[in-house]
Amino acid sequence: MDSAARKVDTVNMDVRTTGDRSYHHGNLRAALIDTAVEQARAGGAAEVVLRDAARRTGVSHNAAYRHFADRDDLLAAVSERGMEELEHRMRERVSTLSVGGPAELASARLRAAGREYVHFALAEPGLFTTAFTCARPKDVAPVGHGPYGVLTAVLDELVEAGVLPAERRPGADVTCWAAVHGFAVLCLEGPLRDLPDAERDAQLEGLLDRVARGL
Amino acid sequence: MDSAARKVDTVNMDVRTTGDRSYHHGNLRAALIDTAVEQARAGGAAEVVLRDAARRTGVSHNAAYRHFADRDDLLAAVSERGMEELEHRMRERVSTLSVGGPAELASARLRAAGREYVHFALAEPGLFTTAFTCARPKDVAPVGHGPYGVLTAVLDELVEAGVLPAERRPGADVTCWAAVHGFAVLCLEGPLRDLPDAERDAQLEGLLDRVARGL
DNA sequence: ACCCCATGTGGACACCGACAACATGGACAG
DNA sequence: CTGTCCATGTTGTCGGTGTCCACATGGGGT
Repeated sequence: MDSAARKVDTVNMDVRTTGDRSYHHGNLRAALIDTAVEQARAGGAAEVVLRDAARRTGVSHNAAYRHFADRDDLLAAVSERGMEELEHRMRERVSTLSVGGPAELASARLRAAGREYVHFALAEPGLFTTAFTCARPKDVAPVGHGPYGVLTAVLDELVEAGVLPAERRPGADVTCWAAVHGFAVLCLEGPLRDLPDAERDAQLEGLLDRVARGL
Repeated sequence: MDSAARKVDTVNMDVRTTGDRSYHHGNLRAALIDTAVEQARAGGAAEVVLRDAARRTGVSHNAAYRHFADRDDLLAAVSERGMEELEHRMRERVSTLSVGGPAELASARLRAAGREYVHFALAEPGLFTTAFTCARPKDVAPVGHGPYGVLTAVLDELVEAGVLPAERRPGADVTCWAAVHGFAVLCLEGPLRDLPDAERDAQLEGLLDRVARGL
């Protein structure tokens, strides 16, 4: 499968835009993941259907089995994509911040990271839940990468800026992540499901306050 | 369906223990929920299969459709059971606490409630995830009932005991629940999945510390 | 120029959720 | 006591899905 992934880079990418030119698609794996991501966006992991994904990609069922061992394997690829997108949005949000001194900046960044985490979950519920529910056991939390990486970086920054005492640093990441992730999940499928937007935002700000205060 | 639920109480309950006596089961709805809960315990919502549940209950497929509109309807019933069990365990844990004054007691109760929440999730991962993923939109968070009810009661107690300023009370429940729920979810399917037990417990205590401090 | 193997195809099987038509027998009216 | 009615359970069926199998194709390396 590494060879397949590498081939994706070597083969010209316009195969799909020019129409399925021939027997061999040339870029099937990526195309299937695209389709599956779209399915996940539309309705979560349950909506990701192998046969339908193949159909929409213009290829016969079973073609997918040359690129994925399982349906679960495809789901795992979707999960990876979702994680990447979440990480990307968080990095973007955090990096486009420019206020006063390093202390205020670090604090603002922590809040911004948390806010963006929740906003992504609310904006892309299907992709978000799929990302966490269907991750492969192996590539879960390769420390420093993914959303977790963004969080640890911001927290380290907070220590460097002198806002967070170094002895309080261990474990802070888990608390922050848990609070924000829990809030997102409760908003998506829990009792905070149909809270009006304004109220939800207010609750989120309150949560961010308390978490920062408790660090 | 109310009539069916009421009949469960009127009909003698030993039908299942004496063996399926005849054409009419007499207690099918409850029996099917039992079986489905067992399936959910074993492997989460994905493991809950209508036909198999009917089979194991000693009844033909389709019999379930007299008691549940859908597979989703059955899952909702399982969710309800899971919530009840979670609430029960939390209440039990919280009530069997007896330390010093009202302030210490209330604080200890908050921690105990959170700890038990996570322990339930870890002990019954399938039931826990099913309970939250498959809840009916309607009976989600009937304020005062369910796990949420236990939490609000404990927080109110904290205010009465003078530990938590009244002006900080609003929103405290959301933060507490989010933190604990998020931690549970991250332990089940997230990056904290295969953390050794001791480390996990330590992280949980740290989280409880920070949450209490931030309230 | 040739062959080989990665990639895609068509067919088959078991299983599932859902619907429809039919069977059974307990409860209740007369 | 008897006859009927309807809630409950049964068999049959349909479309859809995941997965395995044997086979077809053709581009890249010898």
